[in-house]
Amino acid sequence: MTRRDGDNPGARVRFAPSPTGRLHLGSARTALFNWLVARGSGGDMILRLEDTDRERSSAEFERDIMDSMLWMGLDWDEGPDVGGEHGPYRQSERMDIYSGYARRLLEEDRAYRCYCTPEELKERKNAAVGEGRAWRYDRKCLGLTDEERARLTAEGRPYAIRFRVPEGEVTVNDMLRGEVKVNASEIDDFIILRSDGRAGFHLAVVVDDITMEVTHVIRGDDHLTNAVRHVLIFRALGAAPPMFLHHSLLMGPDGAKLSKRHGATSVSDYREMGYLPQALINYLALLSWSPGDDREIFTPGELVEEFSIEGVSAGKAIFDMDKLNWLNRQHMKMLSDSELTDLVIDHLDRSLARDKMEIAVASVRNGMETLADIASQPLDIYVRPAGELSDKAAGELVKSPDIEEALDLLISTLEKHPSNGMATAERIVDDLRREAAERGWKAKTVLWPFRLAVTGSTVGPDLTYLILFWGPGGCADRVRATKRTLEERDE
RNA sequence: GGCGCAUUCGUCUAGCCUGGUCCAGGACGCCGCCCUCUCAAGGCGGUAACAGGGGUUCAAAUCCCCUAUGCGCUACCA
Repeated sequence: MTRRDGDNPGARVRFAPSPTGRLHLGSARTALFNWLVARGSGGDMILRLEDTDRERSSAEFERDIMDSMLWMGLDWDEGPDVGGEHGPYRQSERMDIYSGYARRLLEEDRAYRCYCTPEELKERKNAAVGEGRAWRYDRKCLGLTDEERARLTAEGRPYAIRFRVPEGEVTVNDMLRGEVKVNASEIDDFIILRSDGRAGFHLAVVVDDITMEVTHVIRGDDHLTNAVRHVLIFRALGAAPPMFLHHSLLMGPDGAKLSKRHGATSVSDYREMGYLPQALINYLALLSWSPGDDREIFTPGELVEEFSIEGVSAGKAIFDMDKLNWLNRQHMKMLSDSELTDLVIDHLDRSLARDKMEIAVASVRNGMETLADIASQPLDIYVRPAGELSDKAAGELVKSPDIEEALDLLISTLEKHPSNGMATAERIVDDLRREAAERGWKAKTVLWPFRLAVTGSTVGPDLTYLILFWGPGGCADRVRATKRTLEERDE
């Protein structure tokens, strides 16, 4: 197996969501890519909460993010709950670290105090835009003299700290997109420390990535331009930038960024809708990634084994529910009857014995695309009293050709097979076909009444499962009960 | 507006780096057929794409340039 940069042994990666909402599918995809690289390289996965926006962050969302990740099997080696040597792992708890770095940049003249108020800024910006000029911070406070600065400080005016963007070209080395070059003059002097002393996003990210010894930054394409600012800070701090990988964003069917108006967007939504975590992961991985051949179905373990950064494509990724559904079905097929039963047991009739439950589940499983589909399966037939018929079933029975003889044939054939099992069940159905043929009947003449008489319903699973569930004798009894019901109706 | 990224069937993609084996392969969806006691599932087949224009070359989906379109960034949000 060849190793490439992205698969360096010991890659330290981080997933850094801000807990301002439930774990979004797009974020989950980012987390997945990070996790695959960490696990595939024997490295470390770091979970870092970017909760500097105190108003929008909440503990509830933190919980949802971690629960969702764990549900998907995306675990981490360092994080707010498990700790680690590079903590704390909540940015809100790292504020003094950031201000220390900000002060250092200030002392080294790579940053400067800015006393402009948001109102003044807005005013100047509007003026510029009004004249059709592109607005970029005008560096008003960069030109302040020491006296002016002293006066402003004496007045008690709050100040923010801005990064002084140097001149020259900046290169972001991206594993997916190659060398992205941007002229620093395109970037304005952004704020690294707010006037209330809290770090801005850019400073916090870079300081964290340095101090947490992150080797690979894998995140969404929306950060590609931000990476230019980050490289600038890395340089100013004398640190080597990590490897970057900016993957495409997850879009909705209309090509716009996947959002609430497209319907369900959070991992927990999909969990509730009955999707299997391994199917979700498989699907998310397949969006943008291909093993290079025609394989599409992967277990989480296979994904870790097969995933490689060079198999990731740079283009857009549109979420397609149809394909997710198909994959979910494929992954459900890999489950045993017993495993599947465990997953849907809450929807099953408690009066059923475990072995009966498994037969019932086995009989309807191919009608399911998600676990939630269990609710719409015709399981009621298994708890319906013998001889009870739906109106539709009764109607079908009455108009069925040679019905009397057919029902008797059913009973006699069933009773020829005292033992139970799938092989017996299949044999019984074969016998019925043969008997029907010998009488010059279509198979339907006897098989259709079989279903109707045994289940009292026109819809239900394959006949073999009915035999398996009630046994040949039990089925014969139910046919008899139906005969009685029909006779009573005649009277 | 400026800057950046992207562009192969409706969707996800293989192929592109190392031009010819590609009148472009696979999958989902869709359509049809088969199977069939119901509903499905399954099997088989079909539909459908190199964004446009210029180059380079004997030869371009593959290399270069331009245009178009989409997305992103351009906050004391992250």
